[in-house]
Amino acid sequence: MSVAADAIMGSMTSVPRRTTPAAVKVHDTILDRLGERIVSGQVPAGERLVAADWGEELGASRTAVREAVRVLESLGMVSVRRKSGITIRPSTDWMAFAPEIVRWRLRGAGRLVQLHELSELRAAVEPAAARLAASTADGVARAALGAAVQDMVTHADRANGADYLAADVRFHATLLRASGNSMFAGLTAVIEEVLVGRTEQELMPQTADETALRLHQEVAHAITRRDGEAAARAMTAIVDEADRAVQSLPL
Amino acid sequence: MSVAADAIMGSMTSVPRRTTPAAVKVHDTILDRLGERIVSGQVPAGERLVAADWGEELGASRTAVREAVRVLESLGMVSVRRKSGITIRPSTDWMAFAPEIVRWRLRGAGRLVQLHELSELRAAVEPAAARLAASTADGVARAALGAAVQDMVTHADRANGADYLAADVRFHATLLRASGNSMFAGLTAVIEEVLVGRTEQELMPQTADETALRLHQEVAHAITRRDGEAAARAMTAIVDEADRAVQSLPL
DNA sequence: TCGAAGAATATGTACGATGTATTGACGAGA
DNA sequence: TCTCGTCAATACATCGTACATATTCTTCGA
Repeated sequence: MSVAADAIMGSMTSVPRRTTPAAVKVHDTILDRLGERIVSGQVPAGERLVAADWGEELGASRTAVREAVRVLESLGMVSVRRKSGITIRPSTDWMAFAPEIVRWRLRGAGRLVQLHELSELRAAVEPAAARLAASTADGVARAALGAAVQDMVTHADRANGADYLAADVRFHATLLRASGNSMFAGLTAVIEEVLVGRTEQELMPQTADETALRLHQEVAHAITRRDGEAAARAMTAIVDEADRAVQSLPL
Repeated sequence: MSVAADAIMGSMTSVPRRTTPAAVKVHDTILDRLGERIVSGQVPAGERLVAADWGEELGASRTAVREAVRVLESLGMVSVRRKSGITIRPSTDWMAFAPEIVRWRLRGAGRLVQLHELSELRAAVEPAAARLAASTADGVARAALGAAVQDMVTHADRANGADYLAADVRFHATLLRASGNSMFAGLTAVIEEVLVGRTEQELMPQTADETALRLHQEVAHAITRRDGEAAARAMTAIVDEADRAVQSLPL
């Protein structure tokens, strides 16, 4: 790989060091490459590897590789032991709700399975969060919810665009936080991944679905009038509809 | 293996006491100290710190601090910018599901709040997992569920003991995995925390509640006969009862 | 007063050196 | 032949140093 070779050359010669891409940090790049590789199954569970190999292959220093491996370890994807090296752990041990892992799974062959599983998770969590939000949301949160819905309506003619997506993400993120439960709020990043992934998979129509918009408004209104059951019902309908879109995909 | 499960294995006679994993590695020690400090609020959100200070204070090199900070960053607890240093992010951005964060919260003053939030999460997730398991669980999983219930019955006279707790944990863990959804399965460790924590808080009676045992059996039976709705109903009753116990605690 | 150039600073990255736990080979003894 | 202890090799663990780079702060000039 020429990039790696270039990086190695650059580090050997003192003056012309390779200029790294501005916004991207090396350890983030390493982490991303390694994570994607493990999730995709290119490195099977139980495989034992040596950190130095990764560093050499990717043209990065031990420092960068170590930092990436440390994160992979905290994600439960690898275990590190002296002398033995780095062992890939079975996928059942992974922190499946970590945004990074979700993103990697959405990027690979298992993306439809991941989307479906995320839908099932949403179906369980989001109605419950809506029910809680109806009793705990303060004025600021209610206003934010309404504003997010309004933005969705505004950009309804480009439902597959970035503005609509941003409003949709803001709606669900606001609601999860408004539930007052930090566990639910912690799912924000994961929910965001599925919404972004859905748009990237081109599952969104050009024009927003009337029913979907109405349901979002219904959730916001129900929370405003503190009707938890109605909020949960409408949210259930939202995630059910989203799951149907995923289900319609060809496996 | 999770901390909770390990503790269960280690002690059969008394309530397992979760100890701080003897972090033999410096960066694990740093991570643990920093994480606990942030979660406890000793370093408030928005605070800007310098990595070198932490290193000097804890007597560790910059390398070790960097690795710990990298993990904290992946947990959403801090953001790192050049020159600006390390900024503590608001708790709403944290990955509340990370075992580390749950452990830190259970260790500090927010222990009871954390337990209550875990109950709310269970109420949302476990009935859904039971419904899924009814249609996807294979023979092995069904047998494991039945065996776990049987163990609970066997140790019903010591419902506040380690054996009953272990069977209870095994029941819920098996069910979550049997759902066939890796996101639900990934919540196993977190669910374990609340079960162990409930016993530690001495919320369990000496003799197991008749109703609770019957409900667990009902879940297992419903899953065996593929009755998803009945399984979800019974599981809802289980978590509702568990939540009442937590609610009774003084905040 | 304002803006641009430069200094200061904290993180980003690389690498060498040394410590150390773990492994696996090897050989002695039963 | 088998078992067990010893020892060398290995790969991570940690520290320290050096330099790059981005961001902020300061200073100075128009």
